[in-house]
Amino acid sequence: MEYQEAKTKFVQTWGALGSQWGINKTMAQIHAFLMVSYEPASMEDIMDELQISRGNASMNLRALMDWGIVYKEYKTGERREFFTAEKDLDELAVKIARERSKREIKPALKVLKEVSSINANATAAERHFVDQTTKLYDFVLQADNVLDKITEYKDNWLAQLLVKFMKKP
Amino acid sequence: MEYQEAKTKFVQTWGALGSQWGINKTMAQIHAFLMVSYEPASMEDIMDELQISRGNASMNLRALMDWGIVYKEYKTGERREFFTAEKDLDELAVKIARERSKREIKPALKVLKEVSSINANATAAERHFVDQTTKLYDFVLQADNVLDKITEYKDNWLAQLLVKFMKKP
DNA sequence: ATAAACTTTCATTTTTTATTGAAACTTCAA
DNA sequence: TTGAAGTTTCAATAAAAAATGAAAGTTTAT
Repeated sequence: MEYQEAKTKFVQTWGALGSQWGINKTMAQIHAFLMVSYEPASMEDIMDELQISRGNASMNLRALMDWGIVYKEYKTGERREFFTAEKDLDELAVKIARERSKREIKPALKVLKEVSSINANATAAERHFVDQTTKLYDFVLQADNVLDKITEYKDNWLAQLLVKFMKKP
Repeated sequence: MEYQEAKTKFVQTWGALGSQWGINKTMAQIHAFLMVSYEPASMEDIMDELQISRGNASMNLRALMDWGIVYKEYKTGERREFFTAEKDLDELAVKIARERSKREIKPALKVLKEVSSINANATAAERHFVDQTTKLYDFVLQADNVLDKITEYKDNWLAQLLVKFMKKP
């Protein structure tokens, strides 16, 4: 396999992985492309490489910048905007974790709290509902706290975590 | 809010959360419904509660059983099949982690290994590609190993993890 | 062996999500 | 201030994913 083929394969695979985890395929592909681009890429570059429209490129670049994992760059003497991806993987993971927590987990927690706080213990079914949703709330809250902790460590949290887990408790 | 309303809200929220993470909405809803059901539910129960067709219910129950997080039950003297969800949250997390690793991460790792192993270091761009994909391979491999470790601990891995993270390194 | 009770399958339809592309907008240089 | 070079927006369209429902398939009791 030579370079171009490998690059395409990588971009496609990263796109597929993204969409399995609820991230728009093109968004993941653009990110993949920028991750392995040696130099900042223009919108044209991206459109050409991924065979997508200008609108699509624009919207997904905007989304990636909202996530804080792609940056705009300006080259002196160039009118066009260029883009680069966050290439530090720890930093990348932290930012993704932070955004998903904010956008998805926090709102879900709010609802879990609400529904687990209802006043209903007349029947066994009602008690079971409150019990289960309370447990779920605690669990998700704890998982979310772990994400928060991860964002505090930043550098090499994953390696640290692995080491800690390797040690028998 | 009373019981029925809370139950519906919970099921809807869990469904939405699922689809944001790449899990079919109905699949997540069925799981949510079974999680808070005090008694095993029949396919009819599920169809009624979620207002879905028989085919949809059948296919998603099958998928949930493939994931190992929903079980069939038989009641003596009853012809129909009944279903229950895995209710232990640690066990649930372990099974989801295991399946996603097997289905999505392992195949992605294989591709990452392939593309990072190409013989291409003629240009700076090529060297950058190999370097980045190699780093990504290592990172994803390590993350996947953490998932594996989690599945070994089973009981309360999350609480343990939180404790370990709370301690300054 | 039959048929009622129930489940599964899958071609078709519906719904949801993503993409396009052209018009509107912005910025900069002359 | 004009227009060229570039970017963004969003209504319309296309693509992908999910849901339906009826026919085929199973299972069990008689």
